[in-house]
Amino acid sequence: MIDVARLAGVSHQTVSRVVNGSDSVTPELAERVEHAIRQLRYRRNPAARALATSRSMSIGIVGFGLAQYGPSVALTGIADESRRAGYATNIVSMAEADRANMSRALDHLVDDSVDGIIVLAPVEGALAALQGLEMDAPLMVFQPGATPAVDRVATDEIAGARMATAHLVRSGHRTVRHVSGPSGWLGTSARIAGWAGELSERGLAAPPPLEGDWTTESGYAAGRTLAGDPSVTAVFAANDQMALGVMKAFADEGRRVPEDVSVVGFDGVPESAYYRPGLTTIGFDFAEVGRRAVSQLLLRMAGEEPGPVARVEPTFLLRDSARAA
Amino acid sequence: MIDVARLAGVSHQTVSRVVNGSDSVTPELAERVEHAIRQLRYRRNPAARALATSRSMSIGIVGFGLAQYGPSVALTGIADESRRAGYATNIVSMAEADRANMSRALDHLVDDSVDGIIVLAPVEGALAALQGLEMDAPLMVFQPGATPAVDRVATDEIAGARMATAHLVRSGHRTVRHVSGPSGWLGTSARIAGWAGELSERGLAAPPPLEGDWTTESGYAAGRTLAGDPSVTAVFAANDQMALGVMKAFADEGRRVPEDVSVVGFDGVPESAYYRPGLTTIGFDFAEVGRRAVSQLLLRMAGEEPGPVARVEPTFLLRDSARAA
DNA sequence: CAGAGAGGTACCACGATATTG
DNA sequence: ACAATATCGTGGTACCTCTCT
Repeated sequence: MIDVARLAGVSHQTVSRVVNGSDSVTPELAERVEHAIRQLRYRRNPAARALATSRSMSIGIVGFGLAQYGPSVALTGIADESRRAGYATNIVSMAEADRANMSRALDHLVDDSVDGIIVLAPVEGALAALQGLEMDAPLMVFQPGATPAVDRVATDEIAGARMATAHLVRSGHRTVRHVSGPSGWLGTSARIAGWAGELSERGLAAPPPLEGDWTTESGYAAGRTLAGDPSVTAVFAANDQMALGVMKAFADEGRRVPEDVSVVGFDGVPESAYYRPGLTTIGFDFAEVGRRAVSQLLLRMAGEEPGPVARVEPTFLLRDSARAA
Repeated sequence: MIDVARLAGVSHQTVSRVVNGSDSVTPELAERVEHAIRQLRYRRNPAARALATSRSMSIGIVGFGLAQYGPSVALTGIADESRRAGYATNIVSMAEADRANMSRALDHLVDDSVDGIIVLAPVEGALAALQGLEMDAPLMVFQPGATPAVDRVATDEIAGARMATAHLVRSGHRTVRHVSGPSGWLGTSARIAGWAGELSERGLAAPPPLEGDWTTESGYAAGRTLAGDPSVTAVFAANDQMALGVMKAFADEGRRVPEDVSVVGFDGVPESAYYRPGLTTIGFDFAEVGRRAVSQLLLRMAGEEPGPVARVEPTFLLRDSARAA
């Protein structure tokens, strides 16, 4: 910067003003400075800037299960929106979302003095780990199924699970079995709540859910169990992969989907339209989740006090895997 | 740091030595300093450190299509390995992998003065964009199908495509049709090369491939076309999603997989085992790709001159979607 | 004298280097 | 020879001052 100042024949302070777009610089001078900048291929040093302003211009992300559909798509939303605002994104991904890992991950980010943090780890353990900690940087938490709040962004998964269940019940099924996600995940309880809530509102009993672990494999296992019960005619799986496994299991047991059994999934992964049969499911715009998290975080980092973040709402995706009882 | 020094009754320089693990400090003094650090909850300021050392301790990642299976898994490998080495990861994801976006992305990372860059954008445009640019920071490029080199990490996709093709030919199929990825992608040409190479080596002609765009939808479209040709008995799709679409199309046209037509996919996504039928495919350890990229990058950043990076080799995953002609 | 445009100086929190005990 | 200190440089921004309409 000092070289630029010398070349342009001004003080380094004026260069700083030009770089930061201050308006109190003569257009003529500014042009001279900019020319010098181009000539010297000058780039300002973010470390020095961070040191002087005590803001690193970076956002930290604590991730868990980033190879999964929802989180990975949300991540691109975060990266895009951050960059638009001139912020770098600093990712830490945890192998397990327990308290120890969470606090180590946050520590790492605080060590890197990020200006704000987004937690993309929708499990109860992560939430619990956050409870104790005092953070100086503002935090946004992705919390599926939660009620809107200033410091979290939520998908309305209860509404989504209700949609799925209602669709099946309205088609004449006496009840709906549920293949849930693993306990400890926020999405798991939200989807169970929506499913059970919808059933009870319609005066139907909710049979015990079968617990899976999000993998197609676990869906398959649950499907085998369900296929052994001839009274089962409708299944709501907590994600599309498990729904795929369920359908596979029914097929292997000789029960046709959707003729004998209806299946509805959750998430709306792009492939789901091409499963056999095409999977009726509940879609969410996860990239929007990421974008909202960032914009809210930026507002809070700026010291403003924005209202709660609107929930990202589900979309009903009608395909062929469910029909009338 | 100066407060710590005061509390411990030493100079800030001694504190710096303790923090950086220098050996020339009396254990007794070091203990006193560490106690002061704990007491004041001191954390060193990375910006100041970066300014003084002129190293930011961060690795930049230029990504494209990060929501896809391969890249998203590779990303977690990168994040893990970077953190183990104490480096932060700074992600920029491009919406399009053309020259303009690539150079803007790299610019952004250089602006952030990352110490090294990993390009996770396996398209020709990205490679071309890199050609011109002079980078001061070392660069690692993920380049599917490439021969080993110091500055790139490759999956041996030619070998993978050969495996797939050979399996089908050995099962008695007279030829193998290929549903390729979109042109411009490195994986596309590598897979075409492996497929065509294997066919020609066995004295078989390679019929023109059908071009898809990685989506299940495009696989479905290609599948409809292939299903209209009764001579088609074996299809090798360039990824699992398209293979899923192909199988769906055949089913819709009343041609059974694997009885009438054999299908082999590529990538080995976890769900593929649960497609109907289970998809025979070629698996790669993409997390390992990410880890190797980081370790090689670190070596080069340290000024060493390591040898070329070994290719990540494919695994044959035998399932039910292919059988004898 | 007010206000805009420009310059001067201190400071941010470290590590490198030379120097002292 | 070795441990510890003092000083300086890193590249910016904040704040105050100065000059000139």
